[in-house]
Amino acid sequence: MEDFIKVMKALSDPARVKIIKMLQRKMMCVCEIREALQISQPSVSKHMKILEVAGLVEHKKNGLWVDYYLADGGKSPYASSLMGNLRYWLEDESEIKELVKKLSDIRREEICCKVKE
Amino acid sequence: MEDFIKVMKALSDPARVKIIKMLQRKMMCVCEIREALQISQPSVSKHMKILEVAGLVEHKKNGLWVDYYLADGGKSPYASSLMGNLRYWLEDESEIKELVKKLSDIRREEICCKVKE
DNA sequence: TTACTATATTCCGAAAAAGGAATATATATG
DNA sequence: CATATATATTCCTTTTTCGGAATATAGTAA
Repeated sequence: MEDFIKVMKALSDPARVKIIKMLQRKMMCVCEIREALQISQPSVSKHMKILEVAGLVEHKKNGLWVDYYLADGGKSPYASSLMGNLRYWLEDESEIKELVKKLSDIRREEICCKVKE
Repeated sequence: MEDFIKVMKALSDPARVKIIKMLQRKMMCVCEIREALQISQPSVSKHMKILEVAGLVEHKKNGLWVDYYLADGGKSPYASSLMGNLRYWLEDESEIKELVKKLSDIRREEICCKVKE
């Protein structure tokens, strides 16, 4: 029950759903997600933790960056099933389509190293 | 997106998930649900409203009683899909099994009219 | 009509969630 | 070593959610 609730709660927030929809396109680091959603870095980190604990995403360290990507689903059958549905759910939402459109313009090399101006 | 979030939020609460699992067995009125979960009547009514707005349950008036039952799913594809999965998800949870076991002993005629003692 | 009962709604207070600023941590580089 | 940067964590405030008591509403019966 607890695992199920965790997955539902993780997917109860628009920002987290958007993150999932972006990760369906490509692996992303925190600063790329931050740029795409226009929210603070700590907020992104916290969202990623919630998604990871629920079994929806995983991460791999890559130098200073932390790459997040969709989990393979072995961890939670609930997560796995929802992730399957989410591959086509919400694809037609204009909000999502515009977000995805922005994705190709976001490259970490052009964003992260400029944070300090 | 909003409809999707509504379904996820509706299923993010243990009490509401339990209600769904009970309604898989039989149609229930508010006082029966109240008795099964041991929570207040207003709390049940509020949970039912959240479930109904999300497209997960429907209701029909039956005298003084209001019977709640699982929605057919035509209202929300998200609700419909989740409800399909929930027919077998959580079936093995001891918490759910015990709740279901209590169900056969709960009959509205024996409960509702005794509220006032 | 009045009285009764099942349910819904309102109105709180408590608990949880969300967001950002500040801070800590980890890794890379000189 | 010191410095810089990407991310995580802590702390605090605001917002949302949850629960129940009190109240309102709707249907039944006399």
